Amino acid sequence: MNTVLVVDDEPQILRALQINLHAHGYQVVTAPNGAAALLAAQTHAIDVVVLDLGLPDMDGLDVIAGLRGWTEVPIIVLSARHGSLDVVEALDAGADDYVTKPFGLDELLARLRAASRRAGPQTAEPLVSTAEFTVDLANKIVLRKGVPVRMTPTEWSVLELLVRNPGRLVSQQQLLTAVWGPAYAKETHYLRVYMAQLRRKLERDPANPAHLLTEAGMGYRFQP
Amino acid sequence: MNTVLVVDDEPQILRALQINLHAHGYQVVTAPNGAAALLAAQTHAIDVVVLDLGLPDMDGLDVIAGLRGWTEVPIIVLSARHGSLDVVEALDAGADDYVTKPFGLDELLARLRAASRRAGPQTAEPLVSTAEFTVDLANKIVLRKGVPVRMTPTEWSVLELLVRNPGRLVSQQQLLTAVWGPAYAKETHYLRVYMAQLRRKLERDPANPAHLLTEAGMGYRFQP
DNA sequence: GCCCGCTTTGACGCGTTCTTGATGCCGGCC
DNA sequence: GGCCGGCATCAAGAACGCGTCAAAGCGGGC
Repeated sequence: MNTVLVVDDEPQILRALQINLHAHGYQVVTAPNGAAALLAAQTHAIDVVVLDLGLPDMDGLDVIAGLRGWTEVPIIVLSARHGSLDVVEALDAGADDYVTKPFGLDELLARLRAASRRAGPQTAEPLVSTAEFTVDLANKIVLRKGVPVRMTPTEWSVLELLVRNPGRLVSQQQLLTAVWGPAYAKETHYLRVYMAQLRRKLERDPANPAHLLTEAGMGYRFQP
Repeated sequence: MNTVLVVDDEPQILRALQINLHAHGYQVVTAPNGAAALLAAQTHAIDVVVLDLGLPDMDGLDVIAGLRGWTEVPIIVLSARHGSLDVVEALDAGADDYVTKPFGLDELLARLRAASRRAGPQTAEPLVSTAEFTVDLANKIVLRKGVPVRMTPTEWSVLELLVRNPGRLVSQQQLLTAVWGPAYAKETHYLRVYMAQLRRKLERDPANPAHLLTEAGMGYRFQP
């Protein structure tokens, strides 16, 4: 139920943590370097990351940044360095906690519990449904009446942003900057084309949308 | 903007933290013991708690429990005790982080940032109501007796500015410059047209407005 | 090198929204 | 009482935003 990604370059520590964490009820995924960590985070459903900063292939801060680019999974940093600067840098890069070696296993377990307790309740339902279609945010799948609907990358980006803000008005600028970048903030025409596309694929009556609504002059709204 | 409750029984530390945190942009509320801390947490809008475990009147763990009974505000524990057991107990009692003395101010600030970053996105959404209608500022929705009312962009801009200043007089210039731009600061006619429009949409008796009031020669006022 | 799917761009019709002018009302002031 | 400034209301043309269709770039896979 609770999956931990452990990133450390020393095989013994990796093994020790794997055994101990598993003994305490965690599923453990391991990675010996930064690249493997970033890959593992995308291919597994990770609940919390334990990250050693001293990796051979890349700076630990870059690993944090790489994760924070797309996920808010809790990150607990392990480090042999006690300096205040190291702590500050790691936390500001997006880490949630910083533990200096040597540390007691009890303490790490407690910090793991604290981290997953915070993240636990937020378990945002990665599945949004309407009477007509269902969007699986985690797996990037859209079903219409149970039938999968293919989405192009751009279509998906637009749809995702709308669906992640159910009932809320999403301004045109928000959509354009999020999907195409700040330079396209005024290319509202793009939105019309893609909203039409999404409606054709998802709405029962594309000309009279029930869920992908236009707020003239303001933006668009997803109505669950 | 960000209010910190600092709990410590040593006046010097309290003072030092107050000064330093305030210098870094935090509002600081202090409490010298556990009872005062629990009281302060209820009477102030606290965003994060910094709690020394060594209090004269009650066990720090009980303070944590007392807070966790009704709030999920982040708690950062300060302690002179390095023992693993202390860390485990505090975290399992509901603390979010555990820092051992002596600690660098930089580190505390970084942990404060990390804590409020996690809690930050929960932005309570503002919702303004009158007997006649309700304005949902976050979602840009206006309800009149539960029925959504469509607003044009300009109508919404005017309404938003008024509603964000409930009971306060908003001058014509303020409205004009905010909605149409500084060049239109004297086009008071625009205001009359749009106030009439808003009243027609929102007031029970548009000719005798109860909430969107005119202050002749000065501006307009939203009365909740 | 070619094909195919995706993205970008253009053109058009339509409905809505903004702007502007005209008119009448009210209260204060001379 | 008459004048005047500020306000409310109504109406109409202009400007804008939206949806739609279609065709032209663009890039990756084969």
